[in-house]
Amino acid sequence: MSEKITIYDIAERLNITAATVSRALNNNPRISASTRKLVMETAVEMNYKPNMLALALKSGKSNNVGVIVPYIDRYFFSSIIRGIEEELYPHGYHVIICQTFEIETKEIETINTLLNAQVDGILMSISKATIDLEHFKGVLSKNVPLIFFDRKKNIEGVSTVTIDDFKGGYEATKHLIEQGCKRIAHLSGDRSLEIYNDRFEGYKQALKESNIPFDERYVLQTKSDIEAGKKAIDKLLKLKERPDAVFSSSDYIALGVIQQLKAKNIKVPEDFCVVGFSNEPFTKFMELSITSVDQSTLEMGKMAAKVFLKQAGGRVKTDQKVVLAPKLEIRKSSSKK
Amino acid sequence: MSEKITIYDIAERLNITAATVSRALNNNPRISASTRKLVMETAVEMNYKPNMLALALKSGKSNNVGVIVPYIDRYFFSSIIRGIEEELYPHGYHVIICQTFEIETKEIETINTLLNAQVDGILMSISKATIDLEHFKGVLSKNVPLIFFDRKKNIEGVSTVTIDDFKGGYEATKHLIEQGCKRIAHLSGDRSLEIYNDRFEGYKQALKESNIPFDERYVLQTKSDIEAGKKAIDKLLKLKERPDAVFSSSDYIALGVIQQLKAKNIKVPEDFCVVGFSNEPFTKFMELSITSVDQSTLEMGKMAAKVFLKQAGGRVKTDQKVVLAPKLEIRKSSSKK
DNA sequence: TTGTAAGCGTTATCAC
DNA sequence: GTGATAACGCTTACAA
Repeated sequence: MSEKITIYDIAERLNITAATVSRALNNNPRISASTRKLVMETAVEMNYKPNMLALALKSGKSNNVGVIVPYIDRYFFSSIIRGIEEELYPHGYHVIICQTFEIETKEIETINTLLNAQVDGILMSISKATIDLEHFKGVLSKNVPLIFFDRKKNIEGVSTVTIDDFKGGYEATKHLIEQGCKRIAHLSGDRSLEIYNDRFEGYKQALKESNIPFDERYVLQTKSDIEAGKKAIDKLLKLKERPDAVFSSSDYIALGVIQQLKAKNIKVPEDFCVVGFSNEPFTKFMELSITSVDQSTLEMGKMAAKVFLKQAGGRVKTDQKVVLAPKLEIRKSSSKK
Repeated sequence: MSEKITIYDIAERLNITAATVSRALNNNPRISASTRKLVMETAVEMNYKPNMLALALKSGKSNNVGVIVPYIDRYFFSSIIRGIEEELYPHGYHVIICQTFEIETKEIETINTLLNAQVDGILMSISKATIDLEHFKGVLSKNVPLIFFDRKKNIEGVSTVTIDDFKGGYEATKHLIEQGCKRIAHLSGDRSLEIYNDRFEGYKQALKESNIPFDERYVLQTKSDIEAGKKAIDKLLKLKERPDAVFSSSDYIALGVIQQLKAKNIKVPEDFCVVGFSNEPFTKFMELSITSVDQSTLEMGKMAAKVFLKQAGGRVKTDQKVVLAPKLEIRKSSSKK
């Protein structure tokens, strides 16, 4: 039932004013050592805790940052958030999480309520459905640091922390070529998202360097789930010149592909190699573990947080573009020898 | 660069006072329709957004709730958080997430900073390491609703949302008995946590009902990861009377068990059945899919949020204890026929 | 070194 | 129906 005690309560007890208490508590230089000591002790004794809301109103800083992701229960996102939280907590920031469910209107609305709540920054991965970019301008015009992680759109003033998706696609494809695969298909999400397009470009580059002709029929854009993977591989297998490998921009697609291949008695990796993307936990648990491109999500989260801290600290005025290196985790689904 | 505009700006523009603007905006009955209309329109035109921090300071309500979990990147927790967020967002609450990493001091500290931040409630799963319960009293004494999900300690005034762990353990074990298993081992986490103890009690009850003698050598307490599972099964296999099944209180332990059994050429499920707990996503993706007890995490999160809303709305004064039903998902690792 | 008073953006309690 | 004014808890010129 403990009543909230304020600096006024301390002041009253000591027969001084709240201002003095405030100064003592904040280590203001011009205050006598004796009163400071007295105030400090009394504060502890009375179990004083500063009201952060009052502080926030006064300073305009809420010490909260908003983190927006499509779904929080996807490992990819939750591990990034873990990184953000780990990095920001020691600096006194709290992390507010919001989900867009890949809906643009939800994204816009969420950004607005976060802005109303006076967050000190917004770290987010934009929704797949987002086309209009006006709402981001709104954030910038309020001088609230805006940082995109993973899914990026090029907007002046917005910092980004991404992995080198081109390189990820390139290395995955090159690996398949090295395994002796000749007709490598590529399954990607909607390529209007930069990440998917970059992986696609990396894929093409790898083919080109090895003088393997690019064949459009081997490239499909689909949803990023198991069912979509199954459907896609069905389609590919109907081609007269069947592919002998798939580089997928999603681990779920890769899993669907593998399950379907198994159902059709096509041996992985002997007759068909598969590489996914994201290094979701399940890829390494599978009996037939799945080769995948790791996106170092924890680090991505920490880096996004660091970028925010720099901007919030005013140490940097311009936006920053951080690109992390992807790491190919080679596992059974693509290891022939 | 847009300056923040307040009700004073609107008032000035319309030559009325801020109080009137406030009333108009809040649909206060005693205000003329005309001024209300005027104020509303001007607010939109000037793009007025209320400052939630000011509101929060005034009302003492931050419209934030704190959610504390050991790790946010475990699917079990992230999906609960998803449920909480989905339920609370429409009610205007934001979700602040914090991690304890299973460290008691971190838990205490986190609760305190959350309390300082004036959260309107705390929803949490307590750390495994937590022994002392004093910090929870602190929350209650401030009249901040406190809700435990999954991991519970019995504290007066604290609401809990859990699944019926006893029933989960009971059904898992009964299922194994029905599969013809005779010597069922049980691997659990530290049973000083109620959830683990309840599952253990359910296990014993199922054995008892089927007149299978309880054998202490078949019960081990371990960490909840793959390596621990491997070690545990190694130990069990050294017994003269080897078990022919394992009910594990963790999917990761179950996975370790299965991997090790495979390494030793013991066939699952033909010669050895395995059941896990939590229904982690990977359990159904495996080629040898794992039978597991689903804890309906999304629902658990939503329910925790609902309990909070009831308490926050003052509709309920006493604590609530909600128990959800577990659901056994039978898969290959335990399906003999 | 300390006290006084204004202000952060609202809402609520009086008056008129 | 609308206007003053105080209050939420804190910081910070400006005085003293």
